[in-house]
Amino acid sequence: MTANIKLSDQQYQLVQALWRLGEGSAKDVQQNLHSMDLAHTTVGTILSRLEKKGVLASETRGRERVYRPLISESDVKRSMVSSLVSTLFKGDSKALLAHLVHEGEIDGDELKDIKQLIDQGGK
Amino acid sequence: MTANIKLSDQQYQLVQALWRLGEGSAKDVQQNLHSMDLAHTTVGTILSRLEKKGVLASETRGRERVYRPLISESDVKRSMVSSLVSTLFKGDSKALLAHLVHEGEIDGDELKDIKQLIDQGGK
DNA sequence: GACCAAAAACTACACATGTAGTAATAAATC
DNA sequence: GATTTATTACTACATGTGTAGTTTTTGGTC
Repeated sequence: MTANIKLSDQQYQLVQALWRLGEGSAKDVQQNLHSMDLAHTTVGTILSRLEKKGVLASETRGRERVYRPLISESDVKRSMVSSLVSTLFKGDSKALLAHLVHEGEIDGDELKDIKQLIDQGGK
Repeated sequence: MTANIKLSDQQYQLVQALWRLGEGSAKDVQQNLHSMDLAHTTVGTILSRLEKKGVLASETRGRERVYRPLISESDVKRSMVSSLVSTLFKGDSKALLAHLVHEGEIDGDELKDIKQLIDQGGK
């Protein structure tokens, strides 16, 4: 199974840009950040740290270094959600679901929709 | 609304002990930690940092300092879940639910159970 | 009141992260 | 080939966290 990856908010944004792009240089990533304004050097720093952590790989191409994610977005999501569930809900996903419902984040109709999707074997 | 609280795993464990206890000294907290083995001085350090952060309050009683949580467990859960949802799912809770379903964490029957609870207006 | 033991306060240090400036490098252009 | 410029690599510094030792305080005991 995939190791337990945990990314900070910022880190996630950057890697997400790479998921969108497939691959890209620091410049590419920086320009692909919607609501975040970081110096390009900052982006470079974060990228190289993520590489050291094994989240990204890179390759020098011309005068730029092109980064590419080594893990998929769904792996990271799975890993981060599961880690939260384990901390907050003793590992019980249903408890998280119940929480969403109690907090009014999800209502009955929405649940029905989702349930329908499952029943239909819909992906 | 409650500020955006985010606790690390360890921090959460310690505060959780205080939620269980209502209030308690570093010693109490340390003894109330199930699967964690920290020096009592470490527990003290974390507790006093959490106080500085506004998560706990304390009061000197006799020769000990008694801590008490300033925020409720459900506030922290709400805040941390919502922050994860916002990072991973663009703020869309249903997307988290869908994720749980896709990952096989939740199956149709469980969804039905939950839905029933809602329909019954059950809390 | 002197001494002992328990607890907290203070200090310490390593590592991760947020953030970015400065130095080095290498490609493009004249 | 010298100069400009884009891009990265290196360095830096503040803050948060994990972790705990050392020092100080203070309540209990003889």
